[in-house]
Amino acid sequence: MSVGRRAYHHGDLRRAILTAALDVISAEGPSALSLRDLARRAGVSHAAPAHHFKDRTGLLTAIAAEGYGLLAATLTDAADLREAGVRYVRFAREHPAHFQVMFTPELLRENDLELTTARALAGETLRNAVSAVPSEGRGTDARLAGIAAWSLAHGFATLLLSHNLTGPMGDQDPEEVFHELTGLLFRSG
Amino acid sequence: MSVGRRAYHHGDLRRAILTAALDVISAEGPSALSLRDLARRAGVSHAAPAHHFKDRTGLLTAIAAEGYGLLAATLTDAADLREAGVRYVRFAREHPAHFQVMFTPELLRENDLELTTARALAGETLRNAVSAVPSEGRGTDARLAGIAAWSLAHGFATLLLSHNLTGPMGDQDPEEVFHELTGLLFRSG
DNA sequence: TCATCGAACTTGTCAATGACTAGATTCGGC
DNA sequence: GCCGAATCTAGTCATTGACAAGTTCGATGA
Repeated sequence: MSVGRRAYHHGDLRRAILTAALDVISAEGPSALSLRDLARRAGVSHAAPAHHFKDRTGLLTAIAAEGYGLLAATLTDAADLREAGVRYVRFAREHPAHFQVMFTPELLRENDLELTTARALAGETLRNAVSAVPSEGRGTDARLAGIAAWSLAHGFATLLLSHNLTGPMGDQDPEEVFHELTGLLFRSG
Repeated sequence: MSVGRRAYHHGDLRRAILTAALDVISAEGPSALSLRDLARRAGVSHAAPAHHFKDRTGLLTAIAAEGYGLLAATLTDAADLREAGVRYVRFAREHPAHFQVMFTPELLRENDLELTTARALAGETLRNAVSAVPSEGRGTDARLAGIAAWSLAHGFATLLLSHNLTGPMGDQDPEEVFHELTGLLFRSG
């Protein structure tokens, strides 16, 4: 199966479709996604993507599952909750398409096995990070601190991706700004 | 022009379409929105909505503009940044469709006049709230506190709407939980 | 009263899309 | 070199968004 052009078998059509889909989503959002357009980009027939992903929802579900896998890998062995937050924001910036799809449930097949397992894994790494609350003398509720940290990181990432922080932040490095934010949340006072 | 059924003129088709659209978006997200479906629900021809909103993007832009107007009204004369945050979360829960569309820029006509003016107004009320940082002795950067508060509120609201907090929160009242979160961010320590 | 003009709505049409079916080609194991 | 299964193609149908042209209504003014 030479990789040369115009083979009947693409070689790695699944990956090619996924990559093209991520490009489109990053640039124009999930609503601009068209299976036929992706097929054209990959140089295959209009029904070829369906073989790998079943339908549009299947493609988006695969993207979300992949995203949760990537997020879990990103979050493993983060030193503490604060660093986990920084990594969370970095993940959103480096994988904006995954991030956006992961948190748009109405686009996904929620009972998909790959999705649920990947999400469960990511949730576990997230919980591990929460259990390692940064040093602060007082007994803050760990559960509450976890929700706070997740909300702060998720909100910051979301506002960043929707271009709502370019005004107030100017040209500062987002990760640096976010690190300062965690300082407000986790100060030892 | 009696309101009786089957008049040639609907009476308030624009509002009817908007309301139906908000229903659909709340239940199935913006991607499930179909102009023809909205027309059917309103009992008018398939091209009637276009007369009021030009196209799908126009409808969504109108929803976003209305959302910014509602948000501005919600945020005016909030006592301090903390209360503004609580109101922000409440707005997201009471107007989930507006909220979702407002922060999905790729669905909107960004240069639309109504949208930009409504957004500017909401931004101003938001800035007013930020300038009223709750009492905390130390000189925290107001700009940073504003970003933190917005991120926290926006993240909490987003995770809430995407059903990602039902696990950790149980059946607690979301607003109460969020109020506790602001306590972590704005403590006087 | 009535002509008129614009707004609101309808009807018809076209290209594009998602989903489905049946069939062709190729790969890998034996 | 044979065969089953995976991969991809080709064709079709219902639905949709967008557009064009025509119809109905109602408010305004003479």
